Amino acid sequence: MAKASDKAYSAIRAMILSGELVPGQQLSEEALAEQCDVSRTPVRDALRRLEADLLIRRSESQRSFVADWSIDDVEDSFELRAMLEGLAARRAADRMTREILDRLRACNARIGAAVRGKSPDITAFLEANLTFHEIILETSGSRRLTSLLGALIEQPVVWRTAQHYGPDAFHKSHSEHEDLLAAFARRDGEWAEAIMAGHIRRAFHAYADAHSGLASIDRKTARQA
Amino acid sequence: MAKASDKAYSAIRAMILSGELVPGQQLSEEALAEQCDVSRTPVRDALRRLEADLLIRRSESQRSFVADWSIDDVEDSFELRAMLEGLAARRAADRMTREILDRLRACNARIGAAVRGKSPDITAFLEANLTFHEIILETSGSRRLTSLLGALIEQPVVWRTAQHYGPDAFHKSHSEHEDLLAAFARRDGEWAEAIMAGHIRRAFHAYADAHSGLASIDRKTARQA
DNA sequence: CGAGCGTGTATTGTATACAATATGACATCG
DNA sequence: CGATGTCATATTGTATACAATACACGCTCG
Repeated sequence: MAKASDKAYSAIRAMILSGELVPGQQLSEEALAEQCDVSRTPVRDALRRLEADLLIRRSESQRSFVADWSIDDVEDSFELRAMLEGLAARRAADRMTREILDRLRACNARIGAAVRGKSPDITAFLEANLTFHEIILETSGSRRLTSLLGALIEQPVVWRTAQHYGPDAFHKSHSEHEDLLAAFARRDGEWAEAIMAGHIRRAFHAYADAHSGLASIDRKTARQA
Repeated sequence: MAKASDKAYSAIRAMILSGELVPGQQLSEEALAEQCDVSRTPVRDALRRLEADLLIRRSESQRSFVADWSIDDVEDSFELRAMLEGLAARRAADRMTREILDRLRACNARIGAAVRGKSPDITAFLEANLTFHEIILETSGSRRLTSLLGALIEQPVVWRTAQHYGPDAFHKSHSEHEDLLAAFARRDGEWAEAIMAGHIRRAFHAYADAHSGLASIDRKTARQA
C-alpha cells in the first residue's frame, strides 16, 4: 500500500492527538512534509483524510488548521456512535449466523481473559474489543454504515478511555458484550440495539469523568474501585 | 477556490450518476484526466472525495472502480438519513430560536408557492427544500452530524425522487414541513424527530416505487426469503 | 497439458517545479 | 488618524516527470 502517504497520515494524526500540534494552529503542507520526511504530495493526501476525520478543518481559502477538540465535540461523536453502533447491532442481530456468533464468543472470551485478575491486559483488551465491534459492523451488512462509523471512531479516544478504566469497568464491558451475545443468539435486534447504545454511552461517561473534573454528577460511582 | 479539482469532481460524479460510467468499471486516473481536461493531480483529489461519497470503491491495490448502486444501497442510505436527520431535527428543536423559525417558515412558504397549482416548479421546490434541510442541520449544532449527512445525501437521488413526485407528493412534503415547524415552535424534539424520520422514509418509498417495478412489500419479502 | 515463473505493460505513488491565490505589512490619500 | 490600495511573501493548486507496483500474458519446464 501507499507508504509515504500513510506515514504522513499517521504521523500528523499522532502529532494532533498527542497535543504536539495545538488546536487552532495553522498547518503548512511544506513544514509537515519536511517533518514527515516526505514530499508535499502525500501530505496533501493525508490532510484530506484528516479533514474527513474532522481532526483538521480548512478555512474557506483552503488553509489547514488543527480542529479544536472540546468535550462537547467528543460527546457529539459518542452520541452519534451510540446511535449508529446501535443500528449496526440491530441489523447484525437480523443477519446473525452461528458461525459469526462463534467468532464473537471467541472474541469476548479473549476479552474476558484479558480483564480477569488484578492487572488487566489493556492492550489485549483493546485489540479484542476492536475486533468484536468490527465483526458486528461487518455483519450489519451496510457499507455506508461501516464507512460512517469508520470516520467516527477515533481509536485514540477509545484508547484513552480504557486507560482510565478501573477493573470493574473492564468487567462491565465484558459483561455487556455477553448481553449482546445473548441478544444476538435470540436474534433480538431491539435488545441488541439498546445494549449497544448503553454500552457506548457508558464509555462516554468513563471518558468524560477522566477528562473533565466537573462533567457528570454521579462521578464518584463511575470512579470508585 | 480550487478550479480544476472541482471540475474533475463534478465531471466524474456526473458521469457516474448519469450511467456513462457503468458500475464495476475500472477508472484510470490518466483517462479521466484527459476527459476532464486537467492533469492527474486534481483527478486524484476528486477520486478521494468520490471514494468518501462511496461512489467509487478502491481495490486493495488502490485501483478505482465505479461502485454499484443497488436499490439496497439506496435503502441503506435512506435508512441512515432517516435516523440522522431525525436526530438533527430533535437537536434543532432544542436549539430553536424565533429568528431561525422565521427563516424556516419563509423557506417553506417558497416551497408552498412552488408546489401550488397543477404544474409544480420542481427546480424552485428542490432549491427551497435543500435550504430548509440545511437550516435544520446547521441549527442542530453538531459539526460531525453535518459532516456525516453531507457525505450521505446524494442530491442526484433527491432530484430523481422529486422528478417522480405527483402533485399530491409535493403537497405532502410541504405539509410535513409545516408539521416540523409546529414541532419546532413548541420545541418538541421527540415530535420533530418522528416527523423527520417519516418524511425521509416517505421519500425513500417514492424513489423505490419509481425505480423498481416491485412494490416495497414484495421486495422486503423477497429479501427475507 | 498444466503449473509456476518472468517479463512487459498498464496503473498508481511520489517528487519537484511552477502558477495562482490569499494574507499581511506598509505606504499613500482622504 | 483612519481607510484603502498595492506589493511582497507565504501557502496552496496544478502539471509533469519519474519511480514503484500490480496485473496479464506468454514462456519454459515438468
